[in-house]
Amino acid sequence: MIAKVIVDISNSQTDKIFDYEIPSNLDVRKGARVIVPFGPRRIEGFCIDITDSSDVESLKYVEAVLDDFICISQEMLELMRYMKDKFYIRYVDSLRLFIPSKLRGGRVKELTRVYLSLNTDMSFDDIIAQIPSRAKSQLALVERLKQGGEYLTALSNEFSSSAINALIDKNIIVKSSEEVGRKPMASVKGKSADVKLRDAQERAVDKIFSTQKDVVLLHGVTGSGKTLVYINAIQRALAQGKTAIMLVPEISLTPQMLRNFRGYFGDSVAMLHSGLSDGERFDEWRRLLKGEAKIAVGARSAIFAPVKDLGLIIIDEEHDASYVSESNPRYRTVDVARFRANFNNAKVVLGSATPSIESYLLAKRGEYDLAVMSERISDKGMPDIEIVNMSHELLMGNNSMFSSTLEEKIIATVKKGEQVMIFLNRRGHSSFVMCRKCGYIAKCSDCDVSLTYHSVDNLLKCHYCGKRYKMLNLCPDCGSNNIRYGKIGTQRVVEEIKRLLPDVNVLRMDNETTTTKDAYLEILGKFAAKEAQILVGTQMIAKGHDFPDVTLVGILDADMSLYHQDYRSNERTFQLVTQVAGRAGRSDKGGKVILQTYAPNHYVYRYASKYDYEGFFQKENNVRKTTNFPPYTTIIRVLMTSEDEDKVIDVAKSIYRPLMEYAKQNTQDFLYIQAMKAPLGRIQNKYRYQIIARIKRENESKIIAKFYDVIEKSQSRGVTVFAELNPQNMA
DNA sequence: AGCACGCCGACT
DNA sequence: GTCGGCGTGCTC
Repeated sequence: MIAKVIVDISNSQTDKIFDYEIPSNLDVRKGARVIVPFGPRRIEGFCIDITDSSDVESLKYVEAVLDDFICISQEMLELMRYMKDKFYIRYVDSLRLFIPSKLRGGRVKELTRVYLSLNTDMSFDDIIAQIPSRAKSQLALVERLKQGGEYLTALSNEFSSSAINALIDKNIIVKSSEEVGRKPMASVKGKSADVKLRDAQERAVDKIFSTQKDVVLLHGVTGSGKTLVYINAIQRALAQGKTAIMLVPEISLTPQMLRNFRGYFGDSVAMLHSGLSDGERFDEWRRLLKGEAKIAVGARSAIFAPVKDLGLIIIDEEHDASYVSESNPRYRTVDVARFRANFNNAKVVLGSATPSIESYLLAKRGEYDLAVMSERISDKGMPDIEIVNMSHELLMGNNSMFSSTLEEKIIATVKKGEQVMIFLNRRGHSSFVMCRKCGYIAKCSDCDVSLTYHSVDNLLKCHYCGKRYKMLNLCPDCGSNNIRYGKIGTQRVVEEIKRLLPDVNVLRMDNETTTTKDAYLEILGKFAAKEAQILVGTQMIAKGHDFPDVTLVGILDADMSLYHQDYRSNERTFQLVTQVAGRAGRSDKGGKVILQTYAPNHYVYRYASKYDYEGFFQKENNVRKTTNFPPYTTIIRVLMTSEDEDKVIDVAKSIYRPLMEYAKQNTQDFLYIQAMKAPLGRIQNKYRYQIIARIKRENESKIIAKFYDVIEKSQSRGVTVFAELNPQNMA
């Protein structure tokens, strides 16, 4: 028999199927990991199929089978092929996503727990007789085990190893080992309240199980009780003998959230989060594979959980950017989820208070089913959002980063003993250029996106088409010379607050203060414990838990994301404002949100301040349609990087030329194609060039295939090339 | 990814 | 004359 093997080397040249003869003494099965001779060395590989013939003449033999279980199921083998076609991912890279890293690079030793019990072949009197009279400790141990066997770990606290070993040597105590899973946070016990659903929640769950579509978009406003819907739906799936996967953005995998799930589902939950050690991750994976755990909870990669009989996949906060993998194997979680759902005849639930434009459009078009929960569980409405026009503040002579309203409110809130969150929007590295008097923002005449100021050459540049403009000295609209292009950091905000309220404790949270996950939790913990009254942070603080004492939220510089050079800026800003606003007034004290902007009339703020998602969607959807941006078109970006600038340019040319030729022959499909230096032209000593195309959707798969084909052919040493669709970040 | 094969500069 | 530089190519 012949084994079809994918070798565990991630390289486009080796990513093909190699044939090996299976020796008669080896039980090689489909989906097993194997050791095969490869050139002059031996390496690990995955047997993805077994056939009885091969086109290759002199075959080598499979040398060994690695594990005593099948680690890649038929479903995952098919998913691997799907991912190759859909995302142009190498076979190995998919397979690596499917298994815990601990498996690779050798056999895994599983954690075993040693169990000690008395030898039942001996009578208790015989045992006593064998114990020397002065061995008090051995006697006590024997008496103890008479009540029943115990784990070595428990006994070793009370008894010395010499006593234990002496009895084992005399064959009085027998040792057995049992394989255990290290259960992360096993000690936490959550509440297991009865799940009582309100009507809207009940309807949502019913829709999930009655829909004919494979995806249900659950649009539930903040506080409408989506979590309870998820839990109830999972319970129903389990009751049908199925399993479930629940995905959350990495940042919301907090201990509280995990505890919550453990409370409802106990040991049938396997947690897959980034805080796990390799060993723990492997154990959780193994529990899912064996069917000991039936629910996988985790961030993006948990979509590959090795569960069988999948009944339900929940993607919470579906609009979150973390569901699109931005590096190495690039894949879209929803696509993988739908593949798995279709394979298992399961359902996908996409939950969000602010769905992405793309998802909501699909729901409107009937591709997804839609479930809506528009009421909050508590009777309190959403906190009031007050928009403050910062241009007015400037006219009034207020030059600080806080409007007078916000300043007053901060002081008053602190006085009342309540808490404040100050949200600072700082995304990306570059800064836009605006007039502080009238709010004018410099935009590209061709692309309708804001321009970025480059101090090196004192120019304004468009990151979509590369067009350059002279730096502005006067505002073209109102003639003011009050042009601003700076950016402020959390540090400066904290200083400003210290000046205002010298005695108040302020916590700060941004990329610099949270280099580790622990630091992130520590800061939130301190704030929850009221060790500080004010928390200043970037988008990190937008998500997360309830702080019941927060009654004021200030949003500084909301515009920074609104005018970021990205077609998704409006959508992101709307999501952000809604999310941040949700931090205020979680208790009956109510809450207030102050949103500072230089563009108070922008539709994003108009709709966001009224919590009008539907209105925002209609407007934004129209904008996308008329300006030909996704989801009405697809943006393809090819990024090429190298330490050698001449080499990148050569590669860029060799890719751009045939694509340009192709675009000329298919002008009806192309809205745009251009090669240019990347916005961040050099990072970590590597030069970056890019090709950007905007194409119509009708023939996109054909065009995308063409792109990948050209890229594949122009592989060159020392230059990395990759393509992205609708990139989240254009830098 | 490795590791071999293969064609040009400074050394026992 | 050769030891070794790493450029290209193959691995069932």
